[in-house]
Amino acid sequence: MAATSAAAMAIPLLINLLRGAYDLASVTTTHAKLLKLGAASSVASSNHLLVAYCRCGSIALAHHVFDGMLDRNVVSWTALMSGYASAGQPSAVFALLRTMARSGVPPNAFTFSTAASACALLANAGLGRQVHARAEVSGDARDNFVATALVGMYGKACRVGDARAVFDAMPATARSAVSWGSMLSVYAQNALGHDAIQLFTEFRTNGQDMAPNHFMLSSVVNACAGVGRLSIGKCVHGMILRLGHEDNDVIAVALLDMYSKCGCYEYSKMVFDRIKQPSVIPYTSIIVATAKYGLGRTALSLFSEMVDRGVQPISVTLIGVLHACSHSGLVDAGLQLLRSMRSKYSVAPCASHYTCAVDMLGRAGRLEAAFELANEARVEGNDDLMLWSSLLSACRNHKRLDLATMAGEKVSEFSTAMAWEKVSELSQEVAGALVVMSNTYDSAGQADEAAAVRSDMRRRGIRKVPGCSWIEIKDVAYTFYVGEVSPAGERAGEVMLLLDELECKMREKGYKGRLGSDRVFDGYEEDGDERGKGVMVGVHSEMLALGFGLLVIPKGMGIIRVMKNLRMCYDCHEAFKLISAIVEREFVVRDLNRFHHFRMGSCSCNDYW
DNA sequence: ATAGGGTTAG
Repeated sequence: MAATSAAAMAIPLLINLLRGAYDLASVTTTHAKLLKLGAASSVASSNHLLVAYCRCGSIALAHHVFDGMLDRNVVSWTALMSGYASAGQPSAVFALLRTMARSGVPPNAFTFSTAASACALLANAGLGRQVHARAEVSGDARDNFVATALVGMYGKACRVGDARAVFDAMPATARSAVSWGSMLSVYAQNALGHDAIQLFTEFRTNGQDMAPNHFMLSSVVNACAGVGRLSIGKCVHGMILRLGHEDNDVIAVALLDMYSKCGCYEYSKMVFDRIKQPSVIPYTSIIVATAKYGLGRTALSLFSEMVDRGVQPISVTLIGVLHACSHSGLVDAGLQLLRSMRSKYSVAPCASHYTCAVDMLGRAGRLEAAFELANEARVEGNDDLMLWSSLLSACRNHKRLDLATMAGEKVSEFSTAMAWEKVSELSQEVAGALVVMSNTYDSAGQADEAAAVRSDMRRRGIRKVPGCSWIEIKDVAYTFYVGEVSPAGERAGEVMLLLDELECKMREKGYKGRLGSDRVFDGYEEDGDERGKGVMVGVHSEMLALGFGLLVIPKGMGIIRVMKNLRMCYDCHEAFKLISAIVEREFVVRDLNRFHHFRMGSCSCNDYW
């Protein structure tokens, strides 16, 4: 009798121990004690055990407990599913869902949100839709957790519209900070930075005075980075400081990345230097930043500092270092790294590393070596395309029609099997390569061949996304397309006059390029005629954005920052250098993959890009 | 007792 009552008193204590257990040893010890007391088999204790095993990452033992249960309720099923989802085995979740349905235990909101997040892990919108439909039927879709999980699920499956529809269907009062954050990250992760920033503004006005949490803040910073909105980014940085989130490492990395993508390497470095024990991710991020600024030596010293501190590099880190070597002409250091990365850092070189190295040799004009390496790489599938198209660009820049033709043929093999009806990263890569091919023929004096490539592109409906450039003025982004001055509004006329005037002064300084009209088909921007009668025919978007910036940003306001969605064009690069000397101002251009800082007639890239 | 967000790449 006495023993039994002692046991009855011990059980709640043991359950409490399970609740706080994060290591396997204490869970198994407690499990043994419960068994001795004969108290391990009730649904409640079994569920506690199951959850505790999952928490310690021991999904096998959790499943063992589950198998031994005579009775299982919805908690047992859901807890095990959740265990599998966090163990990165989403498929097991669906197997359990099916057996659960057969066993007659109805799912609840917990089950649906777990199932939705498993679909998110798989990025499978088809399965996700089924889960969504069943939750609608049961009424659980109205649950805030379920709706939030569905938003995230559609987002991970790239169904941004569906995600927004779920978000919009939630009653405004039901939206938690997590719901807002989830929607925000859907935009940020799907490269819709402008929408993310817009939603953040909405949150601040309609969010019922909820304070943004660190998840939300890192997503907004990420969005600012993506679209280069420095002033908003700085403003969010201010909020981060006020709310005391500056020591959060994820936030720090987001800020670091934002400053680096907005043309402020020094700020990036300051944020990095405040991180106490930088892991591989901050190191990788700062190394990638140095690469964009052509600071190859700095990249190498950061890399060795990292290794000396015992931080193990990962694949992306090495891509960053190679990229830095490439942009700084540190060819031998880069090649050495490529050759030794497997043995020294246990990272096997993949297609991206080879592409970087081929690009590096190509830039340096070592085209034969680049070809050899490309052939040696033997990478497969679509990664191959990047390799050859980067080589093709290098051949064009070094005016090697013979080698360009060989690389061009490799690229063409892809273009035949391509689905052109939808714009993808891949189709853009091929389209870009064909444009380069056409121009290579042109500059080699083979106008007919060049025209053939272009008419072939037209016939097959292959087109590049239009190039555009934007500039942020007082928190508003103004986007320009080739030949269209209209975003400048009532100052359009002044922009045109200013550019004319600058062109005259540039001619006096020996500028041979073309600002507009009969410029060559450079492929980076389409002809302006189909976007309405461009008032400045052929003038590139970066030039229009610069002209507008020169007019509206007074000289004392410092650097003019222009963003472009594609690579900066060679003629514009020359022109920007001259203009920086003529007007005695500094410009930073953020291109598709790096920065150019123009000052006193020259560029930070030293024309090596 | 079971559930929902965030960072590095070309």
